[in-house]
Order: sequence, then C-alpha cells, then structure tokens
Amino acid sequence: MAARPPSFMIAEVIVDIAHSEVDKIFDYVCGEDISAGMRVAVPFGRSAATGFVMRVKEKSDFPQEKLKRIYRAEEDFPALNAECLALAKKIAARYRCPLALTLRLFLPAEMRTGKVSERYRTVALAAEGEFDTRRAPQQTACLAHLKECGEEDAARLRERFGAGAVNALVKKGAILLEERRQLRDPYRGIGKREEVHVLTPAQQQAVERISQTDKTVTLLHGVTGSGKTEIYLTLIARELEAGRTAIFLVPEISLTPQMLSKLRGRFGGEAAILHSGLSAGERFDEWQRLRRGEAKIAIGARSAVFAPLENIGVIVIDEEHDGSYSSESSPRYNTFDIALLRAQYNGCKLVLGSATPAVETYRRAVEGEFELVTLPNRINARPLPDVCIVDMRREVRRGNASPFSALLQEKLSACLGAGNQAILFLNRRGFSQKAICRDCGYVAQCEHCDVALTYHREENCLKCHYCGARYHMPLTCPSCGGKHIRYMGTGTQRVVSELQALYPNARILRMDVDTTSGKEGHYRILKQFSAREADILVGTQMVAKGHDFPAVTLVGILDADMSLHFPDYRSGERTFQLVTQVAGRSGRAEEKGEVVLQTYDPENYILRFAAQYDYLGFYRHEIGLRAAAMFPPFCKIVRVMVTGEEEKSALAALKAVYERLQRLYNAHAESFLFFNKMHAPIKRIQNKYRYQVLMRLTEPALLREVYAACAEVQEKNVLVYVEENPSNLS
DNA sequence: CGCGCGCTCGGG
DNA sequence: CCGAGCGCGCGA
Repeated sequence: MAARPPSFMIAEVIVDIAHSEVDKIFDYVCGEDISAGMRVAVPFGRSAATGFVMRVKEKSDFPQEKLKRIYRAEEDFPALNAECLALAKKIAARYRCPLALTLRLFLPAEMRTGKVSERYRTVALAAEGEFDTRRAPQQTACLAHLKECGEEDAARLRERFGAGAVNALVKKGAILLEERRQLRDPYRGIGKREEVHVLTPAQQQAVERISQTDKTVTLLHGVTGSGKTEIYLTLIARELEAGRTAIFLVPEISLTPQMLSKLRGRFGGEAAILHSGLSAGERFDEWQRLRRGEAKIAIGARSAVFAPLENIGVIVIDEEHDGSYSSESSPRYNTFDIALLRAQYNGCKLVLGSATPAVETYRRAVEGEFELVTLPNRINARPLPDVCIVDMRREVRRGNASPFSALLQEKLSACLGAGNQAILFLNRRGFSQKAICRDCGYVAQCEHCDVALTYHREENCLKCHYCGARYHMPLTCPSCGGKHIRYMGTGTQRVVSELQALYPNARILRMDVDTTSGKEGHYRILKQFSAREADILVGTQMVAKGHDFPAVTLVGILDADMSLHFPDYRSGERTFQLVTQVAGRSGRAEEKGEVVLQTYDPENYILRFAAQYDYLGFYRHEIGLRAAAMFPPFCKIVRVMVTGEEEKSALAALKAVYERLQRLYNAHAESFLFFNKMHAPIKRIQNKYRYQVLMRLTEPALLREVYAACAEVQEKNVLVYVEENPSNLS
C-alpha cells in the first residue's frame, strides 16, 4: 500500500511587513486547504500578522516543536498565481527590497487593509408548492408579485410588502433567499457595442508583422492619427478569440472617458479597468473579475501591469515614452521591465506604441533587439498642421515685449474671426530656473557637463545639477554683452491678462495647477472648451494630452525652448515630444490646422525637426550627441539618494554608502564616467535632508552592487534608495 | 514592524 | 536597592 500523505503540511510564509528584518521565510503548519499564493493570518511574535504563502511542502527544517499553525486563510482562493509569485521574487531581487513590498503590488491596496470585500445582495425566489396565506393579504400580494417576476431583490421586497410579511413567508418556506455576489461596475452603460473597424492595408500589415515576428518586443512607431489604437485592439481581439488574455497600459492621464468608451464599445464586460479614479470597491471588484477570469483584458495606468491574469496573449504599452511608466516610490520599477518579464513568462508579444518614441527605445529597435514597425502616414491622408517658427529675439529687438509675436497675433485674429478656437501652450517645464539672454538667446551652461545651469535664488548663484559646480550670476551676457538677462518665463496669468487686453471680446479659459483642483478640475475645463464655451484655451503641459477639439485650428507654443535647456539629458527628447504632441491638437477635423512655434533659439535642431515632424532626423542627431557626451543609452546615470529628518544620521548613512560605493569605484574605475557625493540640488524637502551619490556607469551589471550597497546601509530614520536614469535631479 | 527583555544610570 | 529609559534581537 502506498504511503498516505501526511494530514498536515508546511507552508512557507512571507509576513506582510515591509521590513528587511522580517524579509525571510517562516514555516507554519497548515491543512490541505492552504495553497501557494494564498493570503493567510498567522501568529507572529506576540501578535498576529497576515502573510503570503510562497510554497507548500511536506517537511520543515525548522524544529518541529517550535512550528505554529496558520490561523486561517484570508480568502478561499490564492490571491496570487504562480506567475505573480515568481515575478514578485524577481522584482525583489532586482531592486533589493523586501518581498512583502513586491507581493503587495499584485493586490488592490484595499484588499490588504481589509477595508473592502465583495458586496452581496440577497435575492428572493418563490418556492414550489402551495402555501397558506389566507389571513395575510400582504403575504398573498408579495407571493403573487414574486411568482410573476420570478425573482426580486429581497431589500426591495421588504420595502414594498413589509419586512414582517417577507420574514413570515421565508419562515413558511414559501420564499427562498439566495446570496448573490454583486459587482460594483464603474462606467456602467458607457460605450455602445461597436462594429469592428475595417483595417487599412497599412494597419493590416502592421498587425501581421507584429504577430509573425519572432521577437518578443515590437516598437510601433506611428505618427499621430496613423491608427495605432485600432492595431492594438485588433491584436487584443485576436488573442481573446484564441482564449488568451491581454493587458493594455496607457499613461496616467490618458484614461479619458473617450478612451474608456472606445474600449468598452469594443470589448464590453470583458475589459476591466484599473485606475486611481475608481472607488475602492470598484477597483476591488474589477480586480476580482480579472482574477476569476470573468474579465480578460486589464486596462489601466502603470499598476495594471500587475493584473491578476493568466495565459496572457499580448501586452500593449501605449505612449511608451511617457514618464508616468516609471514608479516614483519603492520599488522604483519600470513598467517596461515588468511587462517584458511577464511577456517572457507567458511567451507572448509586448507591443510598445508611440508617435515619438523614447530615444533609448528607438535605439533598441534599430539595433535589432525589438521589431520596428513604422506607420508613416495618417489614416485618411489628412496633412499634419503647418508649423511656423518665429524668432522671438527679433520680436524683442522690434520692441514687442508681449508674449505674442506679430505673426501669432495676426493668426489669432484670423482664427477668432473665422469662428474657430485656439490653444496657447505655455511651456512651464524649467520655469524660472535658467538664465537666458533676451537679446541673443544665450543660456548659461556648465563648463563640464553641457547642460543648462539652474538658478538658485537663496544663494543667488547658478548651479549644475549634474556635477554640483557653482557659478556666479552673470550681470552681462558672456556671448553678446547684453544686459537683458532674465530668470523667469511668463506665467499663464500674465498671458491671459495680456491676451484679454488684445482681444477684449474673446472668451479665454486658463488651465494650470492653480485653476485645476484634482483630476475633476482638468476635466471640467476641457469639457467647457470642448463645448465651445470659450474661444482660447491658455495652459501648461496639461493641455497637451488627450482630448480632440475639432474646432481648434490654431495652436501657439509661446516659449518652445523653455524645456530645451532643462538640466536633464532628456530635455531635447522631451521638447520634441511636447511640440509634436501640442501641434497634434490643431486641425483635427476638416479644416487644416496651423501651429506657431515661438522661440529664442530658432536654429535649434530639435525645433527644426519637430516642425518638420521628422522623428528620424531628430533621432539621428540626438543619438549622435548622446554618444559624443556618453549619456544614456551609452551609459546609465545612477543616483543614490539618502534622505532623513536628522541631518546627522542622514550624513552618517551617506558616508556609509559612499564608502561601499567607493570600493566599487576603486575596483571598477574604468566603468565609471563620473562618481561623486554631494548635497542634492534641493537640500531639504518636507523637513528631510537630502544627500546623493551621483554616478555614470558604462557597465550596467554594476547596478546590482549599487543596490546591494544601499540595502546594507538601510536603517531606520534614514531612507536610502537608487534611481536609474532619474528624470528629475532636484 | 512591534514587543519584551535586559542593561544602564540615577535617585534615596 | 529599585525603577524608568532605551537599544537590541526575535518572530516559525
């Protein structure tokens, strides 16, 4: 006779406490009802904790008598599947963070805190057979009603016929009560079932190339309006037909109701939406639908990459260049990295889409690591708007001190005269930080780093955020000797007041952080503008994304180069993306659009290429510069941040981590382009002192050691973390 | 992370 | 000699 398996098992548990001290496996005794991936309640120390079952085994190496028993399972199903468990381990190893932290990524936060559970409603059904209700007219009526409509919500029944009558009927056995799970359904009713669109030959070809390539990753590079979305939807639909699932990722802000309606229209209830705008209950239920396999497509911002799906057929990352795909808190994962792991695990395709791909992504495509599919034409061959570059230095010389060039004023008048709408875009990135000469366009730069210097008001000096060098403020321009050196751009408020003076009859809407409170605020303003309650919309970055305004025929970019000299190696790339995106707001309907691009640097190659919609030209130029200066993708910029409220302990931690890193530097000096420790450019944020060790590495494998060094010096009161190619060096 | 144990120091 | 304060290490 075969040996019977033991009636109890051992569960390997990670307690849900995000601390390196308890980041290890604890063995517990459990029954047959416990399986890997389940959340469980366990005795821990002198109290209880929740934990994740990583594995179930037959025998423990830990002394038998010391083992305790799991109290219970938190749910009757494993919250995490095998893939999620494997992924959580990989992410924890890569970013050197406690496993509990990465396991949490896979669950809706509400589930952990226990504040949310499934919602049930009670349904009443009429039972078979005859029941005596002769002396109770309410009961008779109730039963008749129930027989007629088959079933009814119990609460409504009580409301109508009285709780007493209903309870009596239940007691008699005339009514059966049944608990049913009820889903809180966000966006119920939006999106009508749509006919499947017929693809253009170019779209069809793109779909086939993506399906047939043997590369895991495809970069779909298509100009605005080239129909990328329809390609994604077709790929997703194909996978669903084959019985697989899909993840569709979009940048944080682009989950507009328009987009949702389109997806719902195409996929109906098979699409589950995960994003921050949902209520806790809704998010929990959408997650639950995915986990149970009731929904097959997860749509959402970066966190949706952790969707509880199995058998994934395709993962799409739309607008792949968008900064919101990088996490800003621990673990600072990159959505692409996670998506790639999942694609490899599932043996499926990962599609990256953009009109303006990140330089690093495009390089990986041209180098052959990714399949590159290009859509050079708009779907109905409608031309892109013409872009006029205006030299603002000439405007200043002519005595025009207003934020609007003569050309822009002329075109604005024509636009408003024709009854159309206009958008004025104010590029506030790097606002009030750089020193620019209003006469010749000179921008103060660091001697060693080839990036613009940042003006520090409190010390009245210019600093380089890359090497920490300090410079005196120039009184006269070193280039032309002029005295009109300015430190500030123009705020939206001033633009609006000057605009109103020029066009007293125009209805002007302003959109920036001051006028928008939360996401609702954005939305309200965009809706107003869309409903043509205003003629001109003045705004910052926010106006660039989402939303079609068919009546907009003119876009003015007031200071296109404000983001150009931002102290970030990606400032050129960002400017190109921004200009392309803003220009895309003009002329969406029949009428051709126009764009006026104002700049103090009209010769700038980025603006030239952007005005021509020449991504390839931009890329070739930019990659050459990056190679010459040894910036990413030819190196990795790594910043180790040390922050803490006590200056002393923060400094001690900085010293400790610097010592370890210095050893690494000494051993691999040839792989370091730069290595230094210093104050972070902003020395204190929210009462926390900030120090940093800045490195530029040519050998990415050294990153592991950097993470290790940080994990070693991690202690309480101080936070030590690693940023890879940080987008914001403040 | 949260707790208790034990070491240390100060008071009468 | 005893009590309060804090730092360390444990938790299965």
